[in-house]
Amino acid sequence: MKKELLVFRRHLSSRGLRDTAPREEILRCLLAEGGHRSPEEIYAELRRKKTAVGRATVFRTLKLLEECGLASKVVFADGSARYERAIGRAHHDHMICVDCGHALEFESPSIERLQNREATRRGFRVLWHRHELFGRCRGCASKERKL
Amino acid sequence: MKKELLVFRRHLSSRGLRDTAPREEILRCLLAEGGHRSPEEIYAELRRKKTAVGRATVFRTLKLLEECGLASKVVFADGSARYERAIGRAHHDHMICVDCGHALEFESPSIERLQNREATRRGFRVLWHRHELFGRCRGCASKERKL
DNA sequence: CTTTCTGCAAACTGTTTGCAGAATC
DNA sequence: GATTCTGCAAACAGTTTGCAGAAAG
Repeated sequence: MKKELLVFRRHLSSRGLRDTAPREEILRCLLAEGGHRSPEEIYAELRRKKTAVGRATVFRTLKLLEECGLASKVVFADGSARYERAIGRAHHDHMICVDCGHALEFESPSIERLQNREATRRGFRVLWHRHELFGRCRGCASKERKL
Repeated sequence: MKKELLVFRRHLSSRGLRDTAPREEILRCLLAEGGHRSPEEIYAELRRKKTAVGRATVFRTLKLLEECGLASKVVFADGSARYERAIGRAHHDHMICVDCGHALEFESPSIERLQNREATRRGFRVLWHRHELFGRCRGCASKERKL
């Protein structure tokens, strides 16, 4: 939290951008609970508190945070965008529950090795990737079974 | 092509839906060249020909085709939706070129095995998945190198 | 002839942009 | 004080919906 704030401030001042309250609020909101939240959720959450910011500022700030590597954007299968904190974290992919919407994270070096082999075979140079499993998490699967 | 038309007609009549010229045009357009096209591209393509259809009809028909398993929707990382023909094809994933936008297909049983193992370990039941690599295809990568 | 379909335009959602006033440096 | 930022509202792209007239069965 402290570290992220410093990174953010450094990024801003190094480009002649300004360190403002709305920007820091949005960063704080993204870091809290570490979930995957949509711009609209962040907007609503800040609106509920006294810290009301505009929707546009949320979008503009998320873009900024993405640029300096503090946040990363994840587009789910339905096309909805989510952001998650990104600093100091290894690359990971997601298992998304179609019932509760929760996203589990997973990471597999062997899968990445295989995927890169497939790419090389086709002369394709991978810049980044996304691997998402859709289904039911443990909790929702057992609820389902009881119906 | 013949086969798909029959599947489509059977699907329509079995549900009391009607077999119409716009619907068949859209199916024909999707099957041609087998690419990954957006609703807007299909709309524009049919509009250029004498077979002008409305945008809404394109969306409605693509949904129909998805329901009967003739088409499948692929949402790319930028959130744009594409449709591809789906009948008689094994599951596959995509490598998407960030320069030319072309999507190569790949398929890897070993990756799927590993991914299912990761899911099982977490009590997650996979319904479907999406695995996309973003980067440069052979052609665009070599152009890049010359700059 | 009844029911479903079509095309249009209007509505809607998520995101971006233009601008006058507010805040930072 | 000059420049950047904010919030709002308007603009925008992609998609959905309501409706009167057209077409299918």
